[in-house]
Amino acid sequence: MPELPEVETIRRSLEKAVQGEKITAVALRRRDLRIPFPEGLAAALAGKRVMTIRRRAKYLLFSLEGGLVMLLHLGMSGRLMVIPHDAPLEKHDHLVIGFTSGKRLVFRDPRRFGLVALSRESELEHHPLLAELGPEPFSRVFSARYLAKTLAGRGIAVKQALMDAGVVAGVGNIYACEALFEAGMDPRTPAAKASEEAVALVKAVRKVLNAALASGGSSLRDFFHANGDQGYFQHCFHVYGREGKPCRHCTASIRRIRQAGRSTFFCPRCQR
DNA sequence: CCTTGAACCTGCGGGC
DNA sequence: TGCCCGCAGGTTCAAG
Repeated sequence: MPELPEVETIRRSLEKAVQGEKITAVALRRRDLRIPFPEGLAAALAGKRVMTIRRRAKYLLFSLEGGLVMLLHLGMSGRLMVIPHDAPLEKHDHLVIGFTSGKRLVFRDPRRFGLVALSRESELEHHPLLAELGPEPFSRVFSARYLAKTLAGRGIAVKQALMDAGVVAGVGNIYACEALFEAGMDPRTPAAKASEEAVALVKAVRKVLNAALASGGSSLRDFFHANGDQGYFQHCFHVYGREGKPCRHCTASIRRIRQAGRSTFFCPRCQR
């Protein structure tokens, strides 16, 4: 899955493609994702117009006519594509939403870690999937003061803290690694210690996310823009996926370690 | 409370 | 060519 920059890029693309479109047909081709599609999803969507498409953390929020919101998460391998009505579907195209214009929005997710949920607009902020999320990284709430307070007294590594959606929303494995490189901080640093560098961490998180947004969401193997084109070009990562390669800054060999079951990449010389 | 690890899935690339 | 292994963008839940 995409992290925040990729989801935001998809959101912008979808906004152009389907905002204001009216839904005519909904096909659930397979509903047993890890979290199954909600009962009555097709009926809830049919006939409604898509009013706005927002993002919270890595969730896309489709506001529909009548005060209903569809929450969609892409999981690890999810993709959204807008295709013509006669374009062929593939094996893992689980949800297909047809519009009066003839466009179809397709949710494809081989690993089925993605999910769709429904909420009343009025209850959205209390929806269980959203209620416990931390602040958006570009919001004023995500301040150095907030981060210092949140990290203080915690024993986990700073890398895991940055990936904790309750600490800050939208930062996943790639951008946690990249932000720590940007901040010059060893990913194994205890969160409590890292809280002393909260100013630098906030700046670093925002900088790497901004850079990825500017390049149109980055560059994962199966990330596509919503129009179905292969929408990425090689976003220049400093450490992620570069084990054994020279650090772009100091030429030391990039290391890979495992933290909480996830790969962490870092420069042993630049990050202390 | 906090932290860790397993679980949920499929597909792909590398090594043999 | 084919098989087996490890690995992949995330989140949740149980257990320590």
